[in-house]
Amino acid sequence: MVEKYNPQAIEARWQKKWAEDKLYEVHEDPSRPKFYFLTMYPYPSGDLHIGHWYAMAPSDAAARHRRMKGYNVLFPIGFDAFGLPAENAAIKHGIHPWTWTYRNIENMRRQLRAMGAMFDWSREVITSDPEYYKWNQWFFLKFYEMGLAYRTYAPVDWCPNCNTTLAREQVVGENRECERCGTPVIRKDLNQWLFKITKYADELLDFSKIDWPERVKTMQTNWIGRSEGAEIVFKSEQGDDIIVFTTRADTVFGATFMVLAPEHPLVQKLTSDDQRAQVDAYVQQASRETEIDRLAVTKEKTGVFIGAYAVNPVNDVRIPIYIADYVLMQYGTGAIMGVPAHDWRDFVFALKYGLPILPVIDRPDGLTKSFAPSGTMNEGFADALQAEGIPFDEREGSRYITIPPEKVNRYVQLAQRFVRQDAWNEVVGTRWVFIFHDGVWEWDSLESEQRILDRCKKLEPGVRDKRTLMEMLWSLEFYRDALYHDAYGTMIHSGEFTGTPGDVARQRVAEWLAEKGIGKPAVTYRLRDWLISRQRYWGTPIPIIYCPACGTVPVPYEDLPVVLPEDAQFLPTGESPLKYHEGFRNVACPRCGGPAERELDTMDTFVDSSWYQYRYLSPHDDHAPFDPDQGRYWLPVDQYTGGIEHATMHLLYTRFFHKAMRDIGVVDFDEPMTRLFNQGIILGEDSEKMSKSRGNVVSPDDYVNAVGADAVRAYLMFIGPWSEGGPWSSRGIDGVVRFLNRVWNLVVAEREDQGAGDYRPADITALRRLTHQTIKRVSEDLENFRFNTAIAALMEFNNVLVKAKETRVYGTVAWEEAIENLLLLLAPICPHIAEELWMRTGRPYSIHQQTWPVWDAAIAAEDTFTLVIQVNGRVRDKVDVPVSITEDDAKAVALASENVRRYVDGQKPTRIVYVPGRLVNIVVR
RNA sequence: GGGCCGGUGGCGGAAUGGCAGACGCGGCGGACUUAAAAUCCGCUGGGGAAACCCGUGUGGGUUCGACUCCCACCCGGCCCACCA
Repeated sequence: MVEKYNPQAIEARWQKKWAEDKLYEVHEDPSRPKFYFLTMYPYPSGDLHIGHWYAMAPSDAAARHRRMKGYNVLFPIGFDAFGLPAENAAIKHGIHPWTWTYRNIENMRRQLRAMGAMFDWSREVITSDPEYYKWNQWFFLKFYEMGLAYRTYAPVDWCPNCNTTLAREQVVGENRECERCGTPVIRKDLNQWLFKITKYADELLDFSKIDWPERVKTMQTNWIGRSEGAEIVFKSEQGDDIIVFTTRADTVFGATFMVLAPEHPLVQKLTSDDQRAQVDAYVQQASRETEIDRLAVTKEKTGVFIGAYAVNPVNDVRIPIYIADYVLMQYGTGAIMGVPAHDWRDFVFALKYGLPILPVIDRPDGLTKSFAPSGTMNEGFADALQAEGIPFDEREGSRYITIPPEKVNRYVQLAQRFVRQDAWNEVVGTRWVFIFHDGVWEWDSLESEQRILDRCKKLEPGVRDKRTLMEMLWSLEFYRDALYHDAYGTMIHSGEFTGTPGDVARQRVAEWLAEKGIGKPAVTYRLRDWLISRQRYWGTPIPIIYCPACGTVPVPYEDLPVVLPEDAQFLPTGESPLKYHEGFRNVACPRCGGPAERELDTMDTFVDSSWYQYRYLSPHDDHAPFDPDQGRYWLPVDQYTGGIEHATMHLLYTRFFHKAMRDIGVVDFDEPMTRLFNQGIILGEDSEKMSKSRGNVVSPDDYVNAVGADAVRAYLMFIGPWSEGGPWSSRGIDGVVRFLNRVWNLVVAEREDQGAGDYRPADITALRRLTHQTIKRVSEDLENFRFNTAIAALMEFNNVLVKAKETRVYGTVAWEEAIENLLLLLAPICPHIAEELWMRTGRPYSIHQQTWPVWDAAIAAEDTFTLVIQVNGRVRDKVDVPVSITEDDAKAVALASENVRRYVDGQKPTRIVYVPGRLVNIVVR
C-alpha cells in the first residue's frame, strides 16, 4: 500500500526544520547579486485574511524563484502595529492596546509561518516597539530642523467617529468619508503638524527612475495635480492687491467679475457696510455647511456680492467682487477672475446672478447660429438664404439658421437688408453681432452690451426682465450649444491681443502681464501638505514640548524615544488618553528647565510605513534608523508587491519620505522601490467583495487544515492573472489538490513491473523535449508573475508523466531528469511537497538551496509542426511537416491538399501567404 | 462630468495579428466497488445525419487573415470630481 499525501504532517515538519536550520535567514554576501523583495506588511488585526495570502503567497513564490536563480534574496516581514483598532479594543473590552496588539501578532506569526513562506523572521519589525518608533521621532526632529515638519492653525478634516484629524489623502469618495471607517468627515480649525510633501511635488511627478504600473503613476500624477498658469494682480478700488490664479490668462479680457473664497483674508476689509450683514451670514454659513451634513451640500452655486469692485488691469474695466464657496481658499490664491464665457462654473454663476458674459475666445469649431422669429424679417428672406446656400429650418414662420463659417459675413449683410425696423436679428458663435435695419452692432465689450440690451428692450417688451444679453440668448434652446465653450481659440474682443492665435495666446498674455508687472507665470498643485497629527493614543508621540517661556522646543535627541505611557486610562470620551495623563503631559522644558507641556498628539501610522523597508535591514540598531553598511548592500527595494489601494497614500508618502531622508543624508539615491506590482483583489465565491456582513469571508486556516498550505498557495496562484484578482472557489481548489495528489503518487508509488523491457529512442526524445519546454515555460511565467500559466504548464507536464510512467521510459535517465525538474519547478509554488518528494527520492537537502534549472533550446526544439492551410483565411486542412520545410515545399504541400483543391476549385490563386512555422493561406478572390 | 481598466463556453481562465476555448472546475458516459466516496478512462462552445455553418459585448473599418489593431456605441469595475 502506497503512503498517501498527507500535507498537514509534512508541512509542519518542514516548517520546523527550516526554522531550526535558519534556512531563510540572509546576510550580506558580496559574492552574490542581491535582491530585496518586499511585500506590504500586515496590520495585526488578529487574523490572517485570505487577502493577505493572496498578496503574500505569490510574492513568496517569486522570491523563492529569485533565490533559486542565484540571488541573495531578502524577503522580510513585520507588523504595522500602531492604529486605532487597538485603542478601540481597549475602550470596549478593557484590554490594553499593547496586550491586544502583541497577542494578535503572536497569532498572526503562527498563521504566517503556516503559509510556509521564506520570510526572514530574524529581521521582524513591529512598529509599536519603542526601538522602532524612536526613529519616527528622530526623523520628525530632522524634518523639523529642515523645515519639512511644521505646525499651523488651519481648517482640517476631522473624523467624528475616529475622533481624530485625517490627511487629505485619507478622506475618500464623493461624500468625503474617513478612509478607515467610512464616516463623513467634518471640518475643524486646529493647530496641527504637517510634513511638507508639497516641496517635492515636482520631483514626485518624475517617475523616470522607477518601473511602476502606469495606473499608479497616473493616480499619483492626478493626485499631485500640477497646473501651470499665471497669477494676475487685480486691484480693489481701495487699492488692495488681489492676486488670482488662472490657467487661462488668454481669457483675461473676459473677466466680468471676481470671486474670493469666503475665508479670503481681504473679505472683511473690502466688504461695504450695506453688504456686511449678508456677507457675514454667508461666511458663517459656508464654514458651518462643511461641519453639518456633507451629504446635504448641493451643487447649486451660491455667493454674495461684497459691495466692492476691482479693476481688471488689462482694460481697466470695473468688476464686482463676490464671495462664493466654489472658490477654495486652499487652492491657488483663494481668488479667481470670473470669466463666464469660457469657464463653466463662472458661466453658471454669472447666469444666476445676472453678471455680464462676454466671449473673448473664438470658437474653433465654427458653430454659428441665428434665430429669426416669425415677423422679424421682411418678405424674401428665405429665398435669399436659399440663393446663398445657407441652410435653415422653418417652423411656424420662424427660421432656425445654422450658418456655414465661410458665409457668416454674407449672412450679416443679408440679415441687415431684410430685418424689419421694429425688430433685430443676431448672430452668435463665431461672431457676436446684433443686426438692426440701420446698422450692425458688434457685441464686443461691456459698454456695447449695455447699448444693445437697452435697444432690444425698447423694441421688445418681452425681454425687459433680462439682465444680460447672455441671459436673453440662453432662454432660447436653439442657441445653447453655441453660446459657451472652453476650447482654446483665437482671441477676440481683447484689445491689442485680438487675433492672437489660440496656440500662443496664453503665453503671449502671460509674458505681457509680466512685462507690465501685473502678473507672472505660476504653478499650483492640488497636493496638500501631509497632516500627520492624530488625536489618538496608540501611535508615535510627536517629540515636541511647548514651553511658556521658550515656545516650541524639540525633544533633545538624547531623550528619545518619548515613550507612550502604559498606564493611560482608556475611557469612551472620544479624546486621547494622553490628554489626561498628567505624568506624560507635564514635563520640564529641555531649554530653560521651567514647567512645560508635551505635544499630546501622535503621528499618523502612515509615517511608520513610510520607511519600514529600511528598518528591516537592522531592526535593533540603536545608533541609526538602519545600518548604512547593510543599506549599501541591500537598497533600494528591487521589487515591491501590494494592493493598489495605497496608490495615493502609502505609495506616495514613502516616495516623499525617501526623498526627505535623502535630503537629510540618510540615503543617497532618489526612489525607495524600483519595481512595483499590484495584485488584484480576491473576491468571495459570489464574486462580491469579501465582508462579514455578506457572510462570504474565506478563512485560510480552515483550508490549510483541510488540504494543506501548498494547495491553498497553488490555488490562489492558479485562479487567474495575479493582477486581476478574482473569486475564490471552494470547488476550484479541488483541482490543485488533485494535481498535488497526482504528483505525489507519480513520485512516491513504485511501478510494479519497473525495469522491464526496452525503451524506444523516440519516447526518450519526446520526454526530454517536454521537460525542457516545461522548464522554459515555467521560468518565463514566474519571471513575469504569470503564476496561473506556470501551474498549468506543470499540470500538463505531470499529466504526461503519469501516462509515461506506464511505458518503458520509466526509470530511465530521461525519466529521472523529468522528475527532478518537476520538483524543482514546483518548489517555489508548493515548497513543502517539493521538499518532501525531493528528500524521498534521495536528493540532497534542501531543494530550496538548489539551482534553478536551465532549459536547453536544442532539446526543447520541435522537429515537426502542424502546418495550417487556409483558403481565403479559413482553415481547410492541417498537415504535420518538418520544421525545416522550405517555403516552396510548404506551398506545394498546401496546394496538394485534397480539401484545398475543392475550395480552390481550379481558380488561379491571386496570392499565397506563407508564414514560416505556422501557415499557408491561399487567396483565390 | 473627466480619466483609467475590463467584457472569450455553464464557471475561473488560455491564446494579444496566424488552428479560439490551453489548464482547471462543473457536467455526461464508462471502469473499479455489494454500494458510495476516492481513483482511473472517454466525451464536453452552439447548430447539423454529415459536408459544413455560426461563435470572443454591439455596429463599422484596416488586413490575405482580427479575441488581438483603429473608430463609434453599450455594459461592468476602479480612481478623481466646484482644483480656477
